[in-house]
Amino acid sequence: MDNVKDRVKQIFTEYLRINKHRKTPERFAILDAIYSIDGHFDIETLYGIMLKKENFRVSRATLYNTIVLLLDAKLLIKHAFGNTAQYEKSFNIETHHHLICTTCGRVSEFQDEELQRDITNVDLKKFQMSHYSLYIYGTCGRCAAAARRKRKQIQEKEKK
Amino acid sequence: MDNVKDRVKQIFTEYLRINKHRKTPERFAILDAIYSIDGHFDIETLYGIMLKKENFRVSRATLYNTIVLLLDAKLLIKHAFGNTAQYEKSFNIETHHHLICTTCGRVSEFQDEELQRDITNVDLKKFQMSHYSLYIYGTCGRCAAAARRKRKQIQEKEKK
DNA sequence: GTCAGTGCAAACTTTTTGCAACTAC
DNA sequence: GTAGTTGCAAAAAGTTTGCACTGAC
Repeated sequence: MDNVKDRVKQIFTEYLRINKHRKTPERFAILDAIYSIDGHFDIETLYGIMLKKENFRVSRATLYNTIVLLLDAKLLIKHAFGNTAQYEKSFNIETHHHLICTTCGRVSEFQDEELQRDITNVDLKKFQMSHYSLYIYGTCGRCAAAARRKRKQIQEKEKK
Repeated sequence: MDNVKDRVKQIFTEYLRINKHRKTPERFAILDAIYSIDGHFDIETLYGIMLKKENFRVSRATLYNTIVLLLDAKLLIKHAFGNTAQYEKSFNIETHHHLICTTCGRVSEFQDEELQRDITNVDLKKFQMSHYSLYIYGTCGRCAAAARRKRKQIQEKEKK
């Protein structure tokens, strides 16, 4: 499925042409790196991946610069859970929703086509939707189980 | 409708009691300030409001500390659009959804009970939802109109 | 009286910016 | 050749932390 990488490269090239930006090797290396990552990543992670996997050294400043372009080109989505901005490739990716555990902080994803349809079909009057993010906060199964165990322990202690 | 402020004060008092935290004047002043703000705010704005409106001087550190408690007590919701964390009172507030214009950055809100029902009824297996945030990105009516005007101008220039 | 909580300043983290060097065009 | 880009380092912005002092209990 590497034609995804080819497709996004095409789209980005076109975007750069139209907006009169230069086609620098840094930009394409960053795009390529991003499209080899599954799921979310922050700048620091991307920086590390570029170094290791792509064997391409770019400065953080260039990462930030390029990310602005990719966001604008709709090839990247920016999330904002936690303190650091999280990014995620967006081309050819199924829209998914996020579950964020407020206890352990873990973020997982789920898909629900019906929900997706409900959201994209909402009447927003003059507002033109380009994309959306749904974050559901709560307690994940693991943390709920841990909390139950803890409660049980306390109860048993009180019995003694 | 100032019984909202009284109610949240009660809830917070109870929360502090159960969790063995002290009932300091700072904490209640912050709670009061937050519940006089409509819509979103960040720490800096809250800091300013405390100074002016409530005439109560607290350090930023205390704001951050107290906000953790209020989040835990479910009296406050944390949002994350833009760079800075945004907060919003949550008690007795209708769940609403957010429209974020990617051109001008303005954030507006809308309600849709059916959509709200659709989201809260999704089957999340073992995950227990406490609340959710829906952010819809796109172009607001104003910016779309501005873009149309601009496009028209360019076209007319090309005719000459 | 004790210790949680506060204010302050320093530290830390993430992101932005200014500037000299570089290179795509 | 030149203007857009890059890398670096410094600065800015937002948040956290350490510590001495204060005040809720």
